[in-house]
Parts: sequence; structure tokens; C-alpha cells
Amino acid sequence: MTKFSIEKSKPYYDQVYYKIREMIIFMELKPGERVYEAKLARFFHTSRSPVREAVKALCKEGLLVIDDKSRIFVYNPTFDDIIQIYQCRTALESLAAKLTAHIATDSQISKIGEVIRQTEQLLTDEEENREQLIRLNTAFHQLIIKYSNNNLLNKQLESINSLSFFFRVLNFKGDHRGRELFMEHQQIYQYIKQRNGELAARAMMKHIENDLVHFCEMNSETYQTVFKEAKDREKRT
Amino acid sequence: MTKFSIEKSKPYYDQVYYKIREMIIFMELKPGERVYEAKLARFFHTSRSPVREAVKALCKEGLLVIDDKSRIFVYNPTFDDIIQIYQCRTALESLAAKLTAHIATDSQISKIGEVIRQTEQLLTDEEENREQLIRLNTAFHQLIIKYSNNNLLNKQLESINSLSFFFRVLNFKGDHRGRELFMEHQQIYQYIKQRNGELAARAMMKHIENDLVHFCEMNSETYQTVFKEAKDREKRT
DNA sequence: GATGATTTGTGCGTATGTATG
DNA sequence: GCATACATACGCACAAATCAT
Repeated sequence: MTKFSIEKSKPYYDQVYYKIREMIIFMELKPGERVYEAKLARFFHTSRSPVREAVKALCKEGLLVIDDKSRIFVYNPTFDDIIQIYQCRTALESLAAKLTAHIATDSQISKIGEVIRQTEQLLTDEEENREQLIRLNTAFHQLIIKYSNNNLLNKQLESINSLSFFFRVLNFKGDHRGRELFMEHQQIYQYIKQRNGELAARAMMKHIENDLVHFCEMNSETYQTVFKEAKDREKRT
Repeated sequence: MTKFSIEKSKPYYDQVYYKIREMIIFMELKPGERVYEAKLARFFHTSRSPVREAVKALCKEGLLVIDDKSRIFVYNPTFDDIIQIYQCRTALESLAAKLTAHIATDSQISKIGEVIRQTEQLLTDEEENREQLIRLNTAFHQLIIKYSNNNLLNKQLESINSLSFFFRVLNFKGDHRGRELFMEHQQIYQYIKQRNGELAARAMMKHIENDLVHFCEMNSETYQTVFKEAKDREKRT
């Protein structure tokens, strides 16, 4: 007899938390938009209690912001905020690379290699598949974080990464950035495979710094338009 | 006429949050101890609602832990956890040192220098003043974090640092550690003053790594006894 | 297991505060 | 300034889960 377990439904506040989080990440709730506990409660067909808890949790994470008058808004990163997020990622992910190089199992490392191979494959194809490229890019970073085997590091980066979702898509803008990213990833992977933690960390740091530079370069044109709408919304409130 | 403003009392959930946090840090609630919403509510003379929110926030921070049956416990770090905390601090605080070296104002840097001078003073005194030494040690790190001018970094380190409180006091155990710490701090300070971010970061990383090594060395004797009580409590539940 | 005591999860009413006209 | 509308803060009641006997 195959084992099967009844799904015990999670507490509402948990479900609501994840759902709101998703709505923010997928822009169903837009940056800068004001949200209301009561409306969310009606939307989820629950009372305000679970929504309240979810909202507070998302505030601690930074995805929602409560102002001095207890009004709730979706986080709307300024350009400076984005730079700060990148800086923290640099620090934490280079640590992740170092740890992974030191302690990941061979089979874990080969899983990272698999992502590299798939990316290479994708890049040789003529037609550009940006969706997939973003997915693999994310996977590469996620695996390294996971295999670092440091729970606290994982937690910290998880919350930072949800903040990054707002603009991660921007990374691939620009002509050769896809290939550059790949080369950098490959280099990091090589160092990890060689178990050289120092170089892996250094390379990861450079890699994310490059992303930041690239982001800043694109910024003067791109940031303005992508976030213009949000800024407008903000002004109106 | 002197300006004076009516104190608007903060929301209960906020006050309760800080009070519970304090109780954990000062060990009035002991690591591994189970706590109850209802009891806390009675203790604070509030309903469970504010307590609930405070508890959820502290969970996100890691000071409280909720198990699969919704039972609430005070965080009780394993030896591994402590290593993980140190690793994250290494990454984040070395970033802080780098940023501070780059962007702190001269007057901010001189404030760090003031802490260094006070520490030196204290160390020349014959009688040991551990309390004060810990305070200055903390101040040194806090100032560098603050002057890094990165809010996210500040937030992340704030939550990590409350996790550190459990064992920070152990750092000064051992014969010459106080002096060693001071020398390392002074070196970091010099690099910051010279505006050399790279070296400041490197030195900060080494410094915290040394703390970790020192902690591990003391461990086989100290950790056992300090945390024995907690472990026992854990076993009993 | 069954039962009662305790604890957490959820809904809702009311008080209080804020924005708007 | 006042009245209205609507938001959040908090307490309380009861249901559901858990624990002890």
C-alpha cells in the first residue's frame, strides 16, 4: 500500500502570507500601491485577523511598508534601495559560494553543472528564450545558496531575493548580457568544482557587482520607464 | 516656551515585542524554554492579539521558534547555529566596513576613533572592567554598521545581532582576548580612516573569523557548561 | 482511546484614529 | 472646526487542536 497523507490545511495566516507575497512578486499588487487589511480579508474570504498577521510578517520582510499612520503600502524600492539590495547580495552570496565550494557534495556540485550545461545549450539556440534564461539564472544562484548548508544564510537571502524580484528581469536587458552572465557563472562553477572557496567567493562578488554596474548603466533609460508608473502612483497618494 | 509634545503611547504589539525581545536577550526567558501566548498576555495585561503579533515578529527574527504543532519556544542555538551566525556576520560586517571606509563622514570616523581611545584607556587600567569592555566592543561594531548607510544591511545585522547576544559575552573569556580584540579593532579603524575599503573589509572579516576560532577553542570547555542547562530543559520537553 | 484542561486559530465588535469635504 | 466615512488596534468569544490523565 502506498503511503499517502491527508493534506492538513495550513493556518489561514500562512496561506494568506504566501498568497500576498506572490501577488506582490507577480505585480498583481503593484509597487507603491496602498493595500487595505479589510479589503484583503474580503478578497480571501477570511476575517482580518489572519490578514493582519500576514501583513505584519511581510512588513518585517520588507515587501510591505507601514507608514507612521499605519497605512500599508507595497514596497517601492528607490534606486538607492536597489543598490543596497545588490550590496547585501554581494556579501551574502559570495559567502554562499565559498561555503558551497568547501562543503557541497560532488553530486550537488554536478547539479550546478547541469544548470550550466542547460544554459549553454539555450544560448546556442538561435531564438532567444528569455523566460527560460531567467529561470536558469535564478536556479544557479539558488542552488549555490542551498548547498552552502547554512540555514541562516538561506533565510536572509530568501528575504532579500523576494525584494530582488522587482527588478531581476531587468538584468537581461542589453545586448550581450546573457552571454556575459553565462561566462561568469561558468567561472564560478569551475572554482566551486575545484573546491577553491576563496576564488569562488571572489568571482561571485565580481559577478553580482557586474550585475549592479550593468543595472546602473541601463538605469538612466530603463529604471525611469519601468518605475515611472509606480512613482506616479506614489505621488498621487 | 520650551517645545514639548504629548507622548503618544506606542501600539501594544510594539511594546510587547520589545519587552519580550529584552526578556529573551537578558535570559529572563531562557533558551529552549516554552512560552505561551496566553501567559504572556496575562503577564502584560493585554489581550492575546498584540502578543500574537509580537510573537510572530520575533519568530521571523529567529528569537522565537514555532514548531509544527504551533508551540512556541525560545530559540536555543546549537553549536552549528552559532557558527552559521558568525559566518553571516563575517559577510555582512565586512561589507559594512568597506562601505563605511568609502562613505562615512570625517566626523563619523572620528566617533569610531573615540571608541578606540576609550577602549585603550580602559585596557591600561589595572582592574578589569568587563562590562564596559563589552559595551565598547559592541559600540565599535554598531557604529561601523550604522555609518555604512545601508538600511537593509542595518536591518539584517540588527536581527543577526540579537541572535548573537546569547553568546557574545563568551568572547572575552580567555587571557589575552581583550587585548587582541583591541588590536584588531585598531587596525580596522586605521584602514577606515585611510579610506581603504578593501583592507578594512578584509580586516573585519579576519577579526570576526578570529572571534569564531576563539569561540570554538573555548567551546569544548565553555559551551558545554553554559548551554548544559538549556540542553537539559530541551530534553525534558 | 475518551475526557477535560489548556492552548492556539479565527471571526467579529467596538474604540480610536485619520482623511476628506 | 465638525461630521462623515473608513482604517487600524485591541479585546473577547468560540472552535479546533493538543496534552494529560
